[in-house]
Amino acid sequence: MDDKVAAKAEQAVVASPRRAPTQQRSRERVERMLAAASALIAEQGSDAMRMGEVAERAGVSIGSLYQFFPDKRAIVWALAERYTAESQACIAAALKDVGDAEGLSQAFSELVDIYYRLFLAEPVIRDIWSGTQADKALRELELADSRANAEFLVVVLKRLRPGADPIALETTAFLVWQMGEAAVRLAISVDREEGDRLVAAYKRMALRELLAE
Amino acid sequence: MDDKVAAKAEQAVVASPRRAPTQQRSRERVERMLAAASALIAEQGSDAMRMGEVAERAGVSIGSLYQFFPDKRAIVWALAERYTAESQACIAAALKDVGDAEGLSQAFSELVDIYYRLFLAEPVIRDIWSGTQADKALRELELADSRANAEFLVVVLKRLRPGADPIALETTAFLVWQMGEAAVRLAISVDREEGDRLVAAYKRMALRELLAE
DNA sequence: TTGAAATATGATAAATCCTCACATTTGCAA
DNA sequence: TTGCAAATGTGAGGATTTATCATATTTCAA
Repeated sequence: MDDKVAAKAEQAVVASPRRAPTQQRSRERVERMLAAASALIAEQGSDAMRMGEVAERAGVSIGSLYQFFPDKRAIVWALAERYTAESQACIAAALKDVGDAEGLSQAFSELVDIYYRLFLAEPVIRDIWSGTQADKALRELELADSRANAEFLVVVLKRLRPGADPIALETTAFLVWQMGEAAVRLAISVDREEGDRLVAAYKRMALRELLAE
Repeated sequence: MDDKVAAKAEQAVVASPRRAPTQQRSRERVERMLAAASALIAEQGSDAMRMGEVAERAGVSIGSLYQFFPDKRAIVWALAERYTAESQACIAAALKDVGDAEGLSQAFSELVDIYYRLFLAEPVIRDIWSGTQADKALRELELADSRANAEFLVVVLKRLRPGADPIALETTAFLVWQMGEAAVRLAISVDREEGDRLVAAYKRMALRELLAE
């Protein structure tokens, strides 16, 4: 009984594959599993996604699913990880050559728009990052991702404001980034018109903070 | 099969008690159920909370639990609703007599501190609002709460900036409020020192937006 | 007192996650 | 080619948990 509580409290944060697929055959099957999961999440949400359905749609047995994913959350996590990897590359590219305030405004505004549109268009992304707070592993992934993205911003800020306190810049960048995620999540949960206004207001607010001081 | 999907998609947003407790006896029992649930959430989180445990700890049968709560989420929702009612009163009081920019700075800063400390100290509140995004009913409750709180801010803002566009003020207040929730949630999920910095940065950022323009 | 409404109970139906013992396939060294 | 160990595949069933429902008991007003 105590063991049970302890085990739940522990809750392995990173659900690594029970076994890495080494053969071509299994790599393809794992892809099918992820594709099936993605489709089901798009249709019904990750909460309603059933392991049996994933297996069936992927054309594998339920046992095979658990061969490569230790539990249900691990599947969602695997999808989430792919998205973060993609988006980080995109963000790094967008901020790479920013040299002045004008450039930052431009790049930042575009990034926010991209993020907003992505959330509007992709039910899977929306669903995955909705459950974020409830799942420890996802929360950690998101925090790490957010820190990494903030770091790109810090690089730019240090260039634009060489005299500023580095810790203050870190804090600002991290906060601005997280608020961007919050703003976009909020924006997609209200009607489109209000959502647009909220995103625009966030941009103003964030840029004022990034450029001022 | 289609019915099943449709039913899940519907997902009653507000889980009202299956039956309102009218007699003294049952009102007391419902209180005990909520108290038990609260204790269990504090100990293990609402996800690990088991209906059987709630019933046992409240000294009632599982059937009685379902007499007054249609499902598990309804219990969490009931607790959440109490907290929002309390906090709204608190916020209204704090903003009631704000007459100038200085007063707003003061009151706003205090409110944020209170909110931050509340989240640091109360595991139940933390847990409930963590799962917010995953549960439709909770998300709606939070949105409604946030709008109501933003409204108090709007009243103050209209007083301070009579010429401003009302819709812009609404948008600003709503956004600022939601970002405050996001900032506090972020702050409690990192170490205390960084959390304090983040909250302070949020205050600066929010006040700049509320007062400027 | 009495009957209807409210409340209480807990065995059990139903849904779902995940395991495990065993079967099959693959790749490679002899 | 052959043999074998490692990788992979399978699905019935164990385990857990939510929620229901037929039935029993209590309350209260007429």
